Amino acid sequence: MGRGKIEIKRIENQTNRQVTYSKRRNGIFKKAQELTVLCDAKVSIIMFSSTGKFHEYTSPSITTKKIYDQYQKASDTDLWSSHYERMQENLRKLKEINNRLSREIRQRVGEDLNGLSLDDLRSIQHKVSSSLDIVRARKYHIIKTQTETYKKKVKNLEERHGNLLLDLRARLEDPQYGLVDNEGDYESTIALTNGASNLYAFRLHSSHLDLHHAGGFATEDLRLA
Amino acid sequence: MGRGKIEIKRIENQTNRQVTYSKRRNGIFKKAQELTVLCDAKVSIIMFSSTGKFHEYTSPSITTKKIYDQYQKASDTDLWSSHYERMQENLRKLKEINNRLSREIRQRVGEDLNGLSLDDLRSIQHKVSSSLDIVRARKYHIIKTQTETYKKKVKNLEERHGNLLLDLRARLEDPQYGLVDNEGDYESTIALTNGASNLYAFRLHSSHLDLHHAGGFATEDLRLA
DNA sequence: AACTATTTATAAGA
DNA sequence: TTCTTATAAATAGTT
Repeated sequence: MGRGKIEIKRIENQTNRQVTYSKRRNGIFKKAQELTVLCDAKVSIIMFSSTGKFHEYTSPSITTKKIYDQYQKASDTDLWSSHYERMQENLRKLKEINNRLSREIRQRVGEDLNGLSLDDLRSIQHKVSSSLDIVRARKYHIIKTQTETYKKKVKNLEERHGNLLLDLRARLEDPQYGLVDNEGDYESTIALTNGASNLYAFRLHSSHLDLHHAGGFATEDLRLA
Repeated sequence: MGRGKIEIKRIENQTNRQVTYSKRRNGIFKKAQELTVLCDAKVSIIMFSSTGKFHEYTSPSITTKKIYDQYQKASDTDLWSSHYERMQENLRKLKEINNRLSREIRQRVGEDLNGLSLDDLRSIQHKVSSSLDIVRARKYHIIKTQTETYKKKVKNLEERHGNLLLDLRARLEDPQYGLVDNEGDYESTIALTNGASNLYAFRLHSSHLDLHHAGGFATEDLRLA
């Protein structure tokens, strides 16, 4: 259909080929659209030109995806099987690993020991026992570190409060501050001495806390031995 | 193109529609084939008639799957996502379970304890410790069962051999068997007494084995305590 | 992208 | 479905 008949073979002239592709592509898409309307059909056309350009037609009543789902059912082929394969392999491996891990845990927890021989049990006991040692050691380490940290903190506080107390006494006794001379300031002086007492009390309290903590952790330590 | 012009709208007559579908489908497929050859293009056409019948054309240079792989790249859509979804969900879940199991194992084994608090460590120690108790108990059970079985077996053997020995002595002393009278049978009589000694020796040996086993397991029992 | 001579597709009928 | 054929539609070559 044209000024002359043409042989159906590859058009070597690149430009002509491209033009013909464009014209005929539109022709096909138009016919696909007509078919869709006239015959109530569902059509999906996907094409790539020799230069790789992509064009598609899909009946308005459907999507490319739906067409493809239907295609798979109709042609009984699984287009994504190769895509599935890797996933399925992954899935299989994960399941296997899961099973292995589950079994190990169950044995370590102490479930599912019924089928095991004496040697198996010895091996498991040994493993669990070493794990217990490691966990104990780690706990001990943490406790020791924490105890030392607390001790240092308390010691530091004691020092600071001791210094404050000394400083306060020095101020109370030193006439330079005029505290003893000033009767009107008596109450505040009392307040200050009370404050010092409070601080000292706090120091004692901290000390007590310290003992309490140290005692608590010492008990832990004993339990760890 | 035909005897008369037709309007592009659904053909209501079911037969006509089917006929037109068939004719035009062939027309489109032919044009697709021509386009493929003339323009060196890759074409995939999938269509379903209003009655659900499926037909396709695919350029010989390609497969439907490849077309759709290219299609996905070109149109940036994921046609199989819905197919993957369940699998991916599965995969995700399995991975999560795996991670959880791995973490539990690592903690139970004693690896990966660094980030854990004292309470966490106590909890783990407690768990591992109970597991150890269970494994020990199970081992003890097995050992006890096995020891008792061995004891019974040995006791049974002792009885049987004791009876044999008694039986043999009775035969040697009882003239009913005429063994003492028959000088020609002297050698065989010696052989029999030797046999009895051997049996007795075996009994002793079994007894020794018994002690050996019992001792061995007793050691185990002590270790279990 | 438009034109148009000609080929091709196809509607209607058998 | 397939064949026929008059006619509509598509398009090759040209502008």
